[in-house]
Amino acid sequence: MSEDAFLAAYDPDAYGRLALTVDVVLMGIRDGQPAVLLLKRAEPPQAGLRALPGGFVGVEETLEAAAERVLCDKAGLSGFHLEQLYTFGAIGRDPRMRIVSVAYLALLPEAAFAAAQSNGAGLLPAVIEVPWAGEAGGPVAVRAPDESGSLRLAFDHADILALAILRLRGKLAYSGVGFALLPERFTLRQLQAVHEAILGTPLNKPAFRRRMLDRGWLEPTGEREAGTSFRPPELYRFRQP
Amino acid sequence: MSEDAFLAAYDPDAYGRLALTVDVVLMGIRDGQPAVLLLKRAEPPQAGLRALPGGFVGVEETLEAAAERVLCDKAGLSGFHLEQLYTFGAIGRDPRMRIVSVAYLALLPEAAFAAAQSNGAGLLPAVIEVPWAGEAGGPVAVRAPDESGSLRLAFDHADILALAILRLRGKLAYSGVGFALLPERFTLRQLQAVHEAILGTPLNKPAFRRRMLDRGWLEPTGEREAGTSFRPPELYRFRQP
DNA sequence: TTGACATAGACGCAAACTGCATCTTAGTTA
DNA sequence: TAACTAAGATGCAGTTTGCGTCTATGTCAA
Repeated sequence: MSEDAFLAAYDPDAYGRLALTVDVVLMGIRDGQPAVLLLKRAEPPQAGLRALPGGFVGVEETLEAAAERVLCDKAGLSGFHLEQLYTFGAIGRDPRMRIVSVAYLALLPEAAFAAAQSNGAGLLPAVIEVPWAGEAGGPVAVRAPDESGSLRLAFDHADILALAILRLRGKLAYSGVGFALLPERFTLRQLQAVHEAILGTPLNKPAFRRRMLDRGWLEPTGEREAGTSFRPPELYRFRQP
Repeated sequence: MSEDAFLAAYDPDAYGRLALTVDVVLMGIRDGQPAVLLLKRAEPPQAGLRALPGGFVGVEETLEAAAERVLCDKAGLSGFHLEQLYTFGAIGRDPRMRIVSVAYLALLPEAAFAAAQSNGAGLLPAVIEVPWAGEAGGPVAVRAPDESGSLRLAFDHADILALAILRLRGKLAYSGVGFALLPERFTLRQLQAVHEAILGTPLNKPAFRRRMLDRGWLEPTGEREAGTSFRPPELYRFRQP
């Protein structure tokens, strides 16, 4: 049957139902490591496990709008970097019903990441530990700050997190995505710390400075960071190229 | 309302309905340019316009399986490179109803690209003309081979095509994706032609040879291409690293 | 049989990029 | 005012890349 013939005769009730949701990875940097905000599941299935905040996609709502709504409802935030990651549609990924989920990645500067924890929706920070180098890929571990054991994630949310790291690492070199994790004005050292956290590897300072300054994305503000007990670093601004 | 409470009380009939489809970009190289296989829409809406082949996602079917099904039903092919591109969910993208579509990219070697045209499902080849350099992005034009005017694409399928080109260009340098457009055994010149077609720019021959050979992906077969009227080039095989 | 021809494939060099050790600068603090 | 600390600059060597050119190896026609 052609797609058109199918659609003309489309009777939703004649078919099993399929639900569409968005899951949002709320990512930030904490203690020099990538971190994510998770909810502790209160009810079965997978009660007690950590899960990404998510929500159903409304019939009159775009995917992006649904992700923004989750960001707003669960974290009390809006206006931050939000990009689509991937769509997960394995059959048994949610035991309750067939749920296809579009994963989004939100990038939060440190202040927003901290603010989201106190906005009352119960978001808890967890550090992402990436056991592989470069863009090799594979499972990632998640643990609560100041605890040793790793947390278990509900459903296929560990896969979503791994993909978020993979995507970030890949885009870091050629896109301005790293700036989304920094406040409006920042020092080169802060920028380097963000890159090191995402890549999971230390970087060479002079080479990093040179690369960033040569790229033309950085606009010196003329101001310097206050409150240091040493030579105060220049503050830069991200200038969309 | 929490996600769980929502789900517990979930009554599909109480909400408007939302359909999930896959659309597949069947891409190949034709005359040194990226090309795609399209269907000519027979019925309204957008009758006469070209559209990507697609289909509804079954309730007991993964997204990947749905894309493979489309590849098989519409092109009579299977076993080729297939990757998820992006999920399109704008409100008015299909005038009939709310349809969210997961776009997939299939890469076909020249022989498979040609075979798909004669498999009876009415797929017509069209050349993709990319008016922007690098990964700038923007709309792309599509025209039938040996015709001058450009074809109009149905729905948001032009956006999907543009994204396919963008994704391919981005992945070409660091992944083995280019080999999916070549037969099992190929010459370095053929490989270079594929890269040039995707990138839309000529490449330097010695530099390209060096890069490819140094990467360790190429295994010499010891055989040489027959039927040339000049020095026969060595045939290589792609060796997954 | 042999020389023209066309493309494969190798070589050499210069420019650009990257990593790295080290040096200088500009603040605070004792 | 001298010690201290991190910012920021400099110089150099190893690597990668672009590119012109040279050699190799097949076919084909005289």
